[in-house]
Amino acid sequence: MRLSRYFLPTLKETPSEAEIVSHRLMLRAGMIRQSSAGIYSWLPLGFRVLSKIEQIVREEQDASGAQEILMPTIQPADLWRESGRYDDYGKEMLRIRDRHERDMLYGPTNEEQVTEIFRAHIKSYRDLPKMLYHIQWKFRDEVRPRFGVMRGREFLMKDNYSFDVDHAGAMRSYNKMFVSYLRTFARMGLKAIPMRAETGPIGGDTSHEFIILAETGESQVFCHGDFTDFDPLGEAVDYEGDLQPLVDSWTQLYAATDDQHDAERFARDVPEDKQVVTRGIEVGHIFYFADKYSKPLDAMVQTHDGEQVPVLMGSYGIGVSRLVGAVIEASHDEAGIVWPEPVAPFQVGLINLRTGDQACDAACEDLFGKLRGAGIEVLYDDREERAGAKFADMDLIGLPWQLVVGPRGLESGVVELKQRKTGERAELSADSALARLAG
RNA sequence: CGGGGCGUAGCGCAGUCUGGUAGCGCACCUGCUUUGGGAGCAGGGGGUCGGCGGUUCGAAUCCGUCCGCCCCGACCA
Repeated sequence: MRLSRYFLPTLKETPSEAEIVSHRLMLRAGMIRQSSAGIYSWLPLGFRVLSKIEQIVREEQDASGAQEILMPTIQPADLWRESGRYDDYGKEMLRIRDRHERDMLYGPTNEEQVTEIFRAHIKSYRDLPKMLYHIQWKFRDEVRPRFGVMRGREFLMKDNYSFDVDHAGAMRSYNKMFVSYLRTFARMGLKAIPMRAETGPIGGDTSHEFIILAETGESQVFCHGDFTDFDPLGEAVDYEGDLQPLVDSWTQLYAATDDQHDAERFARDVPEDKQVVTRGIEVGHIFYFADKYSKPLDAMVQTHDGEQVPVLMGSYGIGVSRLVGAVIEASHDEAGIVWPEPVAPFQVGLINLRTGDQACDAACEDLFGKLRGAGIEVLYDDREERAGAKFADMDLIGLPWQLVVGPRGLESGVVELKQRKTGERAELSADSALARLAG
């Protein structure tokens, strides 16, 4: 992509409404545009990141054996009357009436909808287990939306629903998601720690929140320092095998958000030099709630013994749009965003320091073509801007690599390769720069 | 939902108290000079001053009302 043609409205000044760093940087980097409180348009750069994150989530869901579907954003109220949540959910649920005066709602979540799909088609334990997920926009009419996409009213969420005939099977499904989440967040360059959690309006008795450690996070968290050494991507996972030991290894050490925090236990169970007190962002939440929805919605399956039992369910959410903000909270510096490679909107920013100079233009065009030919996503800054402005913009949008081409270097046959994260620079020939980036 | 604040150009703001032809910086357009970390000069474009109503010869400014947005707290992927 040529920057001269790209829609990238970066800002030098910070819009006054933005309080936290990810919100400021997303606005300054031209990633989003606010439509109304808690509702945003995603501009090209932001949309690329959102799509990358969505794709990682999708791949890890698929790997765990879940199947992707797509349910509507608008749901009939009657379904929610069946579960009893139409009245319970309160003002957070956006209620709509269609032209026939039928009560509808913009879905804040999809337990009812997916249970209705399940009950219509699945009647036997032989068809279980099943995990169905979708990645769809949700709307929750929060009292106070804030922090940009970190707590919007409209947000993109991955929600998965598991269906099992017995408790042991349901725990296997729960564990699959538990492990899948660890891998999902790790692939984005995030250290997410599972913490025991309250179940809230979803209900149920088994639940974990996945919390990213970030200085600028929303809530205070307490955990054992050894979590930082854990590597969820260290070995391949067999989702059909026994995941319990792996789950146990992640749940034995102390980890709690402030509302679940037990200061005495923390002091007793965690050695002082291992006590980590920092802030965190909730990016995922998994629940096991058994027959809370299947019972009222009459989603029954027949067991091996011919008995009719309500199917046992869990639900598993990842805040996809929130993750964009969360990654920035976890990875930025004074100059701007520092994207982890897997979620970066482009891998390389190619900077032409002297657009209009024949040698620079030719060298850049050559590199641009070769990089794209090698399948590398590259944003080529071919604008008629001064070097300083180009450096500043490139640092702001945080692409992992900057390939800098200027007249001075070309004279001695070199270009400069800079790593955004470390600031490390290397002068090398165009060919070895290419080799380095393609490798 | 309680408390506070703010709506003036794409962004950041002044002007409001004390009514009198709507301003500044950045961004944008044109030209020239510049060119390795957000250039300089000259010229230029862009505003129903959040909406509606009122007071007044005259309202961004005073009064009323509605709307929107942000921040702090209680709640949430």
